[in-house]
Amino acid sequence: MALFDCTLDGASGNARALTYQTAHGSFATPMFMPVGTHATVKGITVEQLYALGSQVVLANTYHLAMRPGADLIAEAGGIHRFMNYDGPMLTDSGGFQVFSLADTVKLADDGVTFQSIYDGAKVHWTPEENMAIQQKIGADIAMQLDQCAPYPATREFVAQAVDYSSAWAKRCLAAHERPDQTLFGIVQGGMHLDLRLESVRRLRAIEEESLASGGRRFGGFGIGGYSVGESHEVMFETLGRVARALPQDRPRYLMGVGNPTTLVRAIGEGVDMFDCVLPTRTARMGTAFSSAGRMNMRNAQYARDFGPLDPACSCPTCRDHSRAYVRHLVKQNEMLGGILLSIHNLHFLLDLTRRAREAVLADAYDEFEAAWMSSPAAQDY
RNA sequence: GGGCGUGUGCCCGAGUGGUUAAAGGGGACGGGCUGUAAACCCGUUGGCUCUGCCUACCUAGGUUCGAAUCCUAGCGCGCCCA
Repeated sequence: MALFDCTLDGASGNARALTYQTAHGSFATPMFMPVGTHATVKGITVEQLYALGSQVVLANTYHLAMRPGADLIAEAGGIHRFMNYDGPMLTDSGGFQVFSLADTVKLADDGVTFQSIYDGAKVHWTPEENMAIQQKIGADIAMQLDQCAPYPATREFVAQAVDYSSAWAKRCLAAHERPDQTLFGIVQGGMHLDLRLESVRRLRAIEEESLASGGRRFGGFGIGGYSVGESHEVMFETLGRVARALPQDRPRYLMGVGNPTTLVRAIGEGVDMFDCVLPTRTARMGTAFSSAGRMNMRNAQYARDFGPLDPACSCPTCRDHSRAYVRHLVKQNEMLGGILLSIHNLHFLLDLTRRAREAVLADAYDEFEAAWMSSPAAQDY
């Protein structure tokens, strides 16, 4: 396979199974990507990531650009060498952080100006500068700079976010040159189907124009601006139409979703990739995912429960440790509690998407989704 | 034996006449977490027949309209003297 080739291994209804080639190996979808904002999946070593079958790790441009700085990472030999991780990586552009962290964001056609949360310094990013930073960091997949509209937001605000995101998509694509890295465009448009479809149309037009002038194409497409506070039902009113409006021959990445039920349903709508802090963050805060639903391991009911977190789970935590022990660690604020739960929760989502892929390859995704939806866990997420 | 100090809710600890069922921690119990400023944040934590009442700041008694707060005695603890 050539670099960034994407093959369709199977389909079942709208659900797909892809294989995608990067400079650090291929990955197979549907797939969940653990989030490693600061060049680390909190509490998890790279050896553990390999053992879990994690395929792509996410890092964050905003945070890494502030600390330790893109130049330092480039000096270290790139993000992979820096963190001694050999698999595919993706950097989010930091667009989400710019709009969620700063209270003084100034938007202009040439980019965004915001205050760094690290030292209060005023930072100005043009799309080109953002691309330069991501190319220095050197993940296998870069994301375009975009504007993620909050929810609820006025239609005018969302429409403007589409305008900026589209304009920046064009400039990011033109500025992106690194041959061993690909760039994903990002769809915005909030909960408005027409704005969403317009956003998709513009991305495709930008790509056509780029190709016509000898430029590059997008390696895949992010679907941003969902799971920002809307109900699941509101999200699914438009998600499927949006996903299927995107090119069939490349990955569709629903950004920020890691809720098991949402993930299962989104795969059924044609989404291929996901990332979310939910499994690792909730793990550090004491929550375990399980086939029976969420478990708050702080709860007294687990104090003398010497069985595994999830009897149906094959992860190292469930193999070696009891609910009572994990609860003890969590209650004592021992760091191992968050680590063991992170391993378990990551395994839960990685395993869920692996089984989803098997179901797609067997052309039995409907059955898989129906089975999940009727399971005791489904309503709990 | 004497002197000085001290005794607060599960624990530590603030409060030295009224706005105190009693600050603040901790613990316990529960909830939240969705492109990670998060090993974090938010509740509850005397009882009841619950828009009010009862019980409560070592014990007993007293002063006062009113006491966790002042007085007396006792008990416990700490330090010092003999």
